[in-house]
Amino acid sequence: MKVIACVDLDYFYAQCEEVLNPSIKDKPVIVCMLSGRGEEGGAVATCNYVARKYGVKSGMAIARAKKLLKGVEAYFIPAKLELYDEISRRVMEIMKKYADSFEEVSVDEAFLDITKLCGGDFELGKELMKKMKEEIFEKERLTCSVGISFSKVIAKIASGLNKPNGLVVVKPEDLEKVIWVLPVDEIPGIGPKTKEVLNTLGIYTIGDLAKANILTLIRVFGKKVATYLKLAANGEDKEEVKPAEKAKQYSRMVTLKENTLSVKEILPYLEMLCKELSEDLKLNNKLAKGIGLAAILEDLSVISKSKTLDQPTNDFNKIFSTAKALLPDLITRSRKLFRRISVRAYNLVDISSLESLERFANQSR
DNA sequence: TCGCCCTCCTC
DNA sequence: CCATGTGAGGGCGA
Repeated sequence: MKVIACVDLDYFYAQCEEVLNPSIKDKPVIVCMLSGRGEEGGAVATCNYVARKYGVKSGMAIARAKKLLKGVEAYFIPAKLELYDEISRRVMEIMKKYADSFEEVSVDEAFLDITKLCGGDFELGKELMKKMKEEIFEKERLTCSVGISFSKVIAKIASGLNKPNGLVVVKPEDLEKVIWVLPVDEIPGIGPKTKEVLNTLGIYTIGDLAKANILTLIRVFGKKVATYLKLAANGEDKEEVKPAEKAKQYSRMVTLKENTLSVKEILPYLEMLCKELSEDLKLNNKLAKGIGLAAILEDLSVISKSKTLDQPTNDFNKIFSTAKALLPDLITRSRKLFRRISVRAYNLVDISSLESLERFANQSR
């Protein structure tokens, strides 16, 4: 049986800020993504547990967080994404030493297959992860929450059971007692919509889901999702811990200074996004065969339009002219003003593989 | 297969 | 009366 750990750095951005300035630790710390709309336009990226006591949450409008913290000494800090990336990179290097195989999921989360390192013994696995937590804290002053179990999905759920600074082991014999009692939306991939549908089927806990009729699930969710749900609830996902695959798309998004439907006002934003996207592609040695444009409207609904190109490209002018050509149709279709706009590059191909193809073509001539 | 929409994922 | 930014993946109609 495998032994897999899921490691989640606690309230990551905000904890980085605490490390940077330990004197703020006992006060609410809120890391903000600013939109440029006025002083407080934007959302909460994450916040420390002191702020959470006041009801502040990820995704919340900054203005609302400020209301909740009125009269309280609190620290609202604009996100320093490059700094968090750098800290994350260093922590990941430490974690790798404690794993047979390693999978970085995001800036603050990773899976570790530790089966061989602990000889398949959950208790030894726990000791190993305890050591790793200590080293991360010694070197970076950061805490994390770790879940250990026999599959990725259960390790992930376990990591959330004792936050922050937790270390939870779920052995196979603990599955029913510890996991099946939890609500279904503790399973990654089950959000508000899926939970609502499951509830109408009388399925409330992960245990309910584990025992649910697979044919009913297939009828409601389709085969792919139904199979995942059923396996996940039983902790039987066969997912390997392996290096993350390369991105399949890149996108850039911006909030407009003011809601508008005017091409003239939108174009400068579009140009900037296409410029950034072109840079992203070049940095990663990629060409895109597809370019997409999406508008987020006043009511936060989304409309989009995309186009497949004849030739894959990373050229700014080509990307910009394609995006520009998609814009009028979006504007015509929209009955509401645009609030945000995004450009996406997809159907990516490696430049290196393309070059070897060209060499091959040239040689054969 | 393409294009569009929906759902979810965190921070 | 306010709601960021990035990316994955599925369903579905044409």
